[in-house]
Amino acid sequence: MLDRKEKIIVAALRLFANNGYNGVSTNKIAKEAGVSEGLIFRHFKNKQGLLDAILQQAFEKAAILYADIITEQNPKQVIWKSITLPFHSDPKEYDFWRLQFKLKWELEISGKEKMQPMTDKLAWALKELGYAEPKKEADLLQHIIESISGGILKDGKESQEHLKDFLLKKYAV
Amino acid sequence: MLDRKEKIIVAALRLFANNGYNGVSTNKIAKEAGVSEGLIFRHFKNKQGLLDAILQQAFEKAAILYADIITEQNPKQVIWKSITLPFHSDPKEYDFWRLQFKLKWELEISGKEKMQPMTDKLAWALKELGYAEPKKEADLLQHIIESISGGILKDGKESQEHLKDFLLKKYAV
DNA sequence: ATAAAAAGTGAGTGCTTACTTTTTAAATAT
DNA sequence: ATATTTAAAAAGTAAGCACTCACTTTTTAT
Repeated sequence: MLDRKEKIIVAALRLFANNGYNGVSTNKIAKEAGVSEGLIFRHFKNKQGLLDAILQQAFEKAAILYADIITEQNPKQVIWKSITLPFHSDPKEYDFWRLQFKLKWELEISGKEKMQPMTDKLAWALKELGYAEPKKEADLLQHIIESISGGILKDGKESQEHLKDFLLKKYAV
Repeated sequence: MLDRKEKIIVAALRLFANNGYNGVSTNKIAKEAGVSEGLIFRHFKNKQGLLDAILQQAFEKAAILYADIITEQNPKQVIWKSITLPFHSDPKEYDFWRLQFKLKWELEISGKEKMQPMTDKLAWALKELGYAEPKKEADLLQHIIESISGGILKDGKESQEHLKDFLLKKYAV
């Protein structure tokens, strides 16, 4: 059994990911967590503090996934892992991803700087593979991956599967 | 001078586009419009009805832009117009576009079906130009354009300009 | 000029919000 | 065993919410 603080985080994540930050009240979070509302404010400074704690966890999970790509030494593997990443992510962690997209637009939280190492690694890989403008190619590919990730969250993996294969062929990886 | 119904729509558009639907109260909208709060509910069934009216206008504006592409007969021009579209859009209409992105994630309003004619036209153009898998290519390009549009709204046209030129070269248009 | 309709106001409605304070229960220390 | 923290719940608060209502002003039609 989770301790109550963690129960609050899990409940809030689920609700925020599905209804957005402004679409969820602390009352609803408490009910979903099976906990009194006041307890939220004992464990977190305020509603925003609760969100911050969730985002902290999310960034840590993301960092683990990205690390696998950033440490990869084979350039083809870097491309392959980047393209297939959104398709391999565990549905249990969808809430984390969905929350990223939601907040990016609702509260203009981007987390873009956290992506810089990925962009750099992609550019490196594309340069190794002989692309003439690796930085622009990396930028473009990242746009594609981001948009595909959004598509997966909205309409499911299957809706984007054909693009995965298409991309892998296009980049010959 | 705008009539007051239009003033409400303009104010609500600005606020919704910047703070999201749930982030804006009818009280704030009334104040921004310089109008009594009650008037909102005389002209619109409820807050959601006000949003619907705004979205209606947005779809009409979008339809005009798309029509130019859909009626284009030169396949290269179709590609060129599609890629440059987000760069040519009037900053005065940014609120409309920003609102689309915001609502897509906040309220899961997609407007995807409205894009089908564009996708079809793109696929046609790419087929004409000899691409082996025009439908997938069209899908991919649309993903790119959508992601670039988002980038423009978040970080400005300049942040994406290099990708525009890069894409135009890539597709040789 | 007059009646009817439409547009507009602003105070009030009950309900929900984020957050606080008070009370009770459980764990730990002496 | 009992005092003392600590954790949680329960109850409370003031502000904010979407929306209504009784009423006044302006516009339109005759």
